[in-house]
Amino acid sequence: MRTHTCGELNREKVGQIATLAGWVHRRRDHGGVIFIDLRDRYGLTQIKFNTDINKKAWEEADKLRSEWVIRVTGKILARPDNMINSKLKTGEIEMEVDELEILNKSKVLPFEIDEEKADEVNENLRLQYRFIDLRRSELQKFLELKANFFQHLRNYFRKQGFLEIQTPILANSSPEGARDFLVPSRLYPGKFYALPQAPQQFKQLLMVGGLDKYFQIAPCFRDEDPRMDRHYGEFYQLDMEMSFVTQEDIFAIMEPLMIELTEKFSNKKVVNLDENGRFRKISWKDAMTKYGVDKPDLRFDLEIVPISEMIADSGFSVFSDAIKKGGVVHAMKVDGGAKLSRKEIDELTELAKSKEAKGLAYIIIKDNGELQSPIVKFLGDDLAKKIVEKVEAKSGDIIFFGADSWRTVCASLGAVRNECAKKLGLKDNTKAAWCWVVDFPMYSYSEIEPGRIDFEHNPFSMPQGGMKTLQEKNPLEILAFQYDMILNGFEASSGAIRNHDPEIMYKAFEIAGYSKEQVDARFGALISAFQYGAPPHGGNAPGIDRILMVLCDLNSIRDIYAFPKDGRGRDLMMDSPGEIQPKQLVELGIELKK
RNA sequence: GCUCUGGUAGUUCAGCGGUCAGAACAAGACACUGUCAAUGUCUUAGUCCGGGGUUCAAAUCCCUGCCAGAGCACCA
Repeated sequence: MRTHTCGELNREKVGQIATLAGWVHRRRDHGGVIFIDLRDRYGLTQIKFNTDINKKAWEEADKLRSEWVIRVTGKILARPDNMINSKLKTGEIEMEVDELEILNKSKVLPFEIDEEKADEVNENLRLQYRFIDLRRSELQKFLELKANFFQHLRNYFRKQGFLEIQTPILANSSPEGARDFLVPSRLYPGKFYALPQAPQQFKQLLMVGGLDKYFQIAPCFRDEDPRMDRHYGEFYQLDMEMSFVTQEDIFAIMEPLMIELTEKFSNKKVVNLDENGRFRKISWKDAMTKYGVDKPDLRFDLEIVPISEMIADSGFSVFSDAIKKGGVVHAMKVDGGAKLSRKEIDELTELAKSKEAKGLAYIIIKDNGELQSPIVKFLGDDLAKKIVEKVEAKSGDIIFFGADSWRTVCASLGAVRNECAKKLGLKDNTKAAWCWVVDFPMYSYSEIEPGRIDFEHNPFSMPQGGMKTLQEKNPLEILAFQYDMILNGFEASSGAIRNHDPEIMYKAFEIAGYSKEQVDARFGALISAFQYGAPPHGGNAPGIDRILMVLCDLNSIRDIYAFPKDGRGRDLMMDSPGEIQPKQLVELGIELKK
């Protein structure tokens, strides 16, 4: 049907007869001569109709409108030297059309296909007509990049002996975690499948089955409200699991891949590796203290420093009271932060308060070295100076303080740190800072039921020290072999060395308040499997969509998908979720509440 | 469920108590033989999100509903 695409004709093809097919991108009608930019996935080619040369084709071309689909045959001509368009790959040539066939017409589009205006057009309108929006080269290029990205992942793991194995989509409801998507069973009325939130249990069962190196580009389903970095309903994880490994073995597999992906698929430079070229490893506790979050953005410094000891018996009751109540005082120096306006400091204070801090004390070091602060008069000059020395602040800096329980101080200063970096332009998009956060606590106090001990992260993780620790240590002090992979302040992946021992499993759940019977009921297959020779194993599951979004600096997670859901979980193009036939409900034994 | 912001032509927006609601782009017509976001002239295009209220007068102010975006709760 066509001999070439619209992106490949060049000076070398001059004189040849070619056939192209595509969409009328733009039309420039000069009366006796009409130029049309013909567009397909590969580019634009200028085609020309001249009334003197081919009257019939020119008359046909006069009718063409935007987005009509046509096929043209003609001779490739070199453009005159002064008519070369250096913006186009095909800008040195044009086609003199002999024959024009209109393959299909188009209505006037509901919005313009224009790269520069694309971000301005209402996203819902673009989603409703996604098939038109997909004609934009930016989206097409991105889908191509994603296809290459997936291929790279597959090649990498296959080369290292991993098997790509599909786990069920129709699975079981899992009682923990996010809301499930349920699928009613026709054969067993009243019973339901659930779409998997992650293939967690299946991949562990693969390990028990002896498939010691598994990976999958796994669809995961969670019924939780979307966020800017969280697509509604379905998303993809690069799920992987290995047997007979330590945490370090997993890191050694993942790190080179992430560095390759960064170099190959983004314009970012990998920064902040350690002296051996490996990702830095930061314990959860250090990350919380120094950066105020469990997913630190290491593109910039801004470290938070504990100063509880030096401040314990200061005259400033806000600080000393916090410590008396078992809390802490932390300080954060912000280089060049003295230029923050009064209004910006007020905004940061509000931000800190939103994380339950009672306020946000600060000291500004003015250009002449003088300290400007509402709290210096309470601290006394000597102590204030000691603090300035301790955090190594200099003229032009500002120091912020948090005084409260450890968790509150971490959360509030962490939010302030992040916002300061934004305001001071420290979030450099040409950098990719990867790291691991390790040694997550196994348990914490439940946020729903005060006083109750619950799993902090993942109940399937192996507690560090095994059974002995579970029996002897304060649960709140037990660490897990649990690690998150972080990229520029985003949680790129979560993983763990798993608990593969049924006895340790029962014990771990017992501490969180689950009886043996409850564990059997909820994780029956897994716990049963562990009694038949389960190998030690571990893995992780990077969120592919989120990594691509960060690597490619996309504004929205929706740009990753060919057919995304909107901000309310709907597909505006297909109009889903939709109504179903009453007959279907009858078959399923379901009656809708009126 | 909560907080903030918004809803005016096909699209993106301006107008923020006072004549018939405007611009740009898109669309249509005409002109034009070298443009490449062609150009020039003309034309078409509106339930100012719905409902209620205040006022001599409401797109504009107030109340209410609906819709959307961002954030939060949520996401083992």
